[in-house]
Amino acid sequence: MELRHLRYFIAVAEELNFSRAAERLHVSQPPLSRQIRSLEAELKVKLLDRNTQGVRLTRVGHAVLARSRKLVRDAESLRAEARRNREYRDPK
Amino acid sequence: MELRHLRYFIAVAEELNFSRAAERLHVSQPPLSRQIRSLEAELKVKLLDRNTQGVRLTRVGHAVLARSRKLVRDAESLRAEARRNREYRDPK
DNA sequence: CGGGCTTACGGTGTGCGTAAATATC
DNA sequence: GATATTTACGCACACCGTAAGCCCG
Repeated sequence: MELRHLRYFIAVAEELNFSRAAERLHVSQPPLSRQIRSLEAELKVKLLDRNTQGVRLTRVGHAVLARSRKLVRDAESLRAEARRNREYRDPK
Repeated sequence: MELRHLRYFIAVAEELNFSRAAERLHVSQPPLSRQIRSLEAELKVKLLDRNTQGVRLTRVGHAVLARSRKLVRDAESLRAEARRNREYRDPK
């Protein structure tokens, strides 16, 4: 599992539509679809219901979505803080 | 930035030695060294002091280490919870 | 010289894109 | 038949491992 999987999943969960999520991520649908499936496979959980006319989150999907958002936010925050401290290079 | 970068960094930070960290991760030193460098490049921060006789964390390195540990723990926790809820498949 | 990190250099796996297939309306 | 996701297929990039290079004791 990598952050990429979570970023992709969040996009689909928010758009509830693979096509729009793919646009937003600047990738095409097939890779997006595969990454979601691979995430579901690793977690051994179905995250989305691909029923007719649109996509819906499963119950577990909702829980994973919340945690994914937090993780990705925290990753952003890590990056931001690291860069913010750029000037504090060890004074040797 | 992916979780792999953080996992690698944590291993080096804990071992303070690329060789031992590589063993522990079941990869060889060169890939490990490159991933750390690429993380430093992305964050625009030096995380480690590779001075003679061993590796030391920079000040920023310590901060990033703490956040990395939390992130990786949270990722583990996400995976664990998802699997735990495996049985709660949507009752349709 | 010896231990340990980095650079060089190929090989391979994994993600990506285009195109075809499938499904539901 | 139109829209939307998935499968097929080939390619390219990025990670990996082996081997050579450096650096500091």
